[in-house]
Amino acid sequence: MSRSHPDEGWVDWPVLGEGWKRKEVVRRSGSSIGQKDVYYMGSPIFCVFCWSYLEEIDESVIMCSKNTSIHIHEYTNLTVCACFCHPQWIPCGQCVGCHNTVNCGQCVSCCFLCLLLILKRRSCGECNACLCRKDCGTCDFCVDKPKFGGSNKKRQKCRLRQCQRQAMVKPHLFLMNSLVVSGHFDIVLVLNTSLLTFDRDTYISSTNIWEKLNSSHQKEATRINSNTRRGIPHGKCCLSENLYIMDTVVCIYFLLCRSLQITQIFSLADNQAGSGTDSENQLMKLLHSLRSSVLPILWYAIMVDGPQLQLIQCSKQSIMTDTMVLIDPGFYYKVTVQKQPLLPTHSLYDKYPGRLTTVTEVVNLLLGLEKYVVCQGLPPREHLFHKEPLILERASTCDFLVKRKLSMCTSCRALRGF
DNA sequence: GCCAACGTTGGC
DNA sequence: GCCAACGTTGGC
Repeated sequence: MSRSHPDEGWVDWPVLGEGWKRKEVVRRSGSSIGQKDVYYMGSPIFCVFCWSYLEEIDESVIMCSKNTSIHIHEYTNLTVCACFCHPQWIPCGQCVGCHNTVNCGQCVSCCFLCLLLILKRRSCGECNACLCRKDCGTCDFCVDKPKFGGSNKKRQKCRLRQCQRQAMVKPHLFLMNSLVVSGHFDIVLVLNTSLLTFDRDTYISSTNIWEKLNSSHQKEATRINSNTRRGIPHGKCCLSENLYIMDTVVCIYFLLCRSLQITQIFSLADNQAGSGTDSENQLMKLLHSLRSSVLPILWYAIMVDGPQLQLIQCSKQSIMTDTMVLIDPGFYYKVTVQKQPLLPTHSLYDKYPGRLTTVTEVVNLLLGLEKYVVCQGLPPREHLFHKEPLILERASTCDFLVKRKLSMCTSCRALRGF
């Protein structure tokens, strides 16, 4: 990760809260050289994902990677950010969504809050115990109650009325540190890098999650629990351990769609079935099919203005993280890398149909994409002691995507003199 | 690690 | 303001 001088270029950014500052930095190294990063600096923020304070991270600078910027927006304002709907997932701090102060109850951030409530709740509201309204008057908790002549020391719910499915399990907080994703599975919980899978009909509770954990999972959950017990921040958890925050948001969508029958999160107001042309409706059908299908891991379909169907790789860990597939209403598609379209002559296009009309065709293309890596381009020139950002140079006919065993396309290679 | 005890808080 | 009971913690 490149850094500029820590004291330079900061501007006040009150949208994140009083005292917050923001600056933009162009990357000067790595394969994504020339890309712009946004950094924020401000007061400690409590992060519900990590159940700890984000502070003193990276020399007091909280990097606005796709991950932490979501933290910032979620838990300083607890409001909806339309940037969640943006294919790049990077809050700009300027758009309508970033300035919104009202929860819509439908977007990803709202649904995440809803999910937290679901995971935290102590009663399912459906079992016999939850439906029972009368205290037994004989259990130890009832006997403790003043109305039964007790001393009110225990202060607990009648044992017969305690939820059978959501009964208290010690490691509550670890749920906050677990992240819900969906990929090849119906429902997946991620505890750090370990996956726990559930059928879509499984009632998710702290009990059955706990039962699925192996001993090391349980140990880790207990450790997190222990660290958070008195609100002690556990260091750089956000950046070093929970690498799946970004993925979480996507997965919550799946989980909520399946459990709460929320069918749309992204704003599709201008593209509702019936309001557009037939071709737009067909594209919408493909979108719905893709969303109800199993896509290669953490590829996700969204609809944006145009109308245009976009497939994005949501995992920052993926080498395809800057790659998008764009499908127009005629089902013709193009692939872009770091917003640059592949040349129409790219060999990738020879291997797949010119139009992507079915889920199978889309999935095949995505699987095919994962066999490529991004061309490294030309090596940066020496810019030591030079303040201007380095811009990655490529051949004008750069392939952008090359086979994994190559690091550079033939055009860039030729330009380099190999 | 378990649990009695109790401070706290949301709902009425 | 009252009450039910949640969530935390100190003691064992």
